[in-house]
Amino acid sequence: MAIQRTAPITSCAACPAGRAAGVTSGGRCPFVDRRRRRDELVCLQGEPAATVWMIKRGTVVLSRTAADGTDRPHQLRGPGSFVGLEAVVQGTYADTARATEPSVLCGISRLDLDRWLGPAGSPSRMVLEQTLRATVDEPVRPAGVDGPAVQRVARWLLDELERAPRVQRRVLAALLGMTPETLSRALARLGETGAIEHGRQRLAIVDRARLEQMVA
Amino acid sequence: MAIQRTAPITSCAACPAGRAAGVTSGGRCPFVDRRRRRDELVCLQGEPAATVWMIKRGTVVLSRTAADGTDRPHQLRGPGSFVGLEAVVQGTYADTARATEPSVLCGISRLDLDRWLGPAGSPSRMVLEQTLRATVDEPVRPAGVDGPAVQRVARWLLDELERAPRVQRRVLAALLGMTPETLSRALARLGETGAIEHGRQRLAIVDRARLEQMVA
DNA sequence: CGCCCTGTTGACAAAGGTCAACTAGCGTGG
DNA sequence: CCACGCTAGTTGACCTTTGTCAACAGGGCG
Repeated sequence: MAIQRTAPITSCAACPAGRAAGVTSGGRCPFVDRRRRRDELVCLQGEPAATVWMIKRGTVVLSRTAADGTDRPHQLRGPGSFVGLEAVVQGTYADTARATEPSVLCGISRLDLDRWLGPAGSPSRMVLEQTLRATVDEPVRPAGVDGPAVQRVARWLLDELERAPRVQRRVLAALLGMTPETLSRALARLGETGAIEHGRQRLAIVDRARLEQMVA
Repeated sequence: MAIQRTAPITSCAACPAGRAAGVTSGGRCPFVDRRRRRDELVCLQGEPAATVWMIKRGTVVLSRTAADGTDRPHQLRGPGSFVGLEAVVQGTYADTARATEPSVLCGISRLDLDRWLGPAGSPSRMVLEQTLRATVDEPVRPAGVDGPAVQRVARWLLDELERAPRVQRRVLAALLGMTPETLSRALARLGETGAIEHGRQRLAIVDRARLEQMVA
């Protein structure tokens, strides 16, 4: 499952969008490739939602500005996920999205997507729209707050590190719903046990079994 | 927006599902009404996902069993939302769902839904399925942990109380990502300021303006 | 070479979790 | 109909965890 989520989509024939567009039987996919460098912007919260993307390769971090004006990362998206899909039900982007590593996204204009999705009142579109509406209305849920910081960090490392091996500490801390200081301390403890290696730049699992003990 | 979410769906002509099924032009909706009493089960995590529901009236609380075996409520769903939609992409229910008040749900069997949604490879279905897959994979995010307990409670009361006026304290506490004790203390403080009235049974906003001050 | 940014470490304070005792409300059974 | 006992909720005392503030350090870049 975790592997599935990480696996890049390398061809249109292997891409859900490509297949739905019928590229395997001579169709043409309405999505076009766009590349993003590390930390490059994909879309900006509040801007008119002109384009919707599907991630083919890489990872994108979604963030939303909180009440105090700060921008809080709250979710990571990988290959197969859409970015900006809320365009189907509302006019502006709900989140700011940024690539965490060199990424390939397939973009489609809102209007083209609208056309491509088929008639507005169809059952599958209705279900999609209701689902999107529900998630857009739902307040942002910062992070999985469950158990002490060390465990949360360990779990994230096990589940998600390969998706985003080079996230900034401040971003990771926000994703985990803690401060950079607390994250730093948690990493230090995990390092002491020999489960991971971490320099300022590096962050790697060296003893997966030991790390798994920490989450139990 | 908050009002929208609370408004019950009183007729098939006003129901997204009914409209998609074309009841306004003589069509027949494949969903059928089912009632649930307060606290009655809708579906059980891990069971084969035989039926999918759309909420027409009332509120449903979703919960998932945590690593330690306890069952943790994590989300509230209201009219227009689906329950058990993960059936489209996986065989078992991801969450346990329970009505928090007398509710009306429209149910459809998984197979009928599959048929009703139209051809499996269509664009809108693909987008729906990818969206569902992403949310199913995503770990549960307990609650909006943002600011001190009193503020979180105040915000919830303002935004959601009308959706679920009679939730149990333990459930509400879990939704807010805190213990029942902390919730109780927060309610006590809000009561002292005169913003709300709360007995063991009752929970009501008496001074909305004052409550809004508390979240700022 | 030095500056700047990001991350790390330390000391302290405060919020919230935990454990325990207590109470209100409700259903049950005599 | 009343007493009893159960469960959910409340309140208090204490303690752990995490956030906050501040000082410091490594690495990259001008």
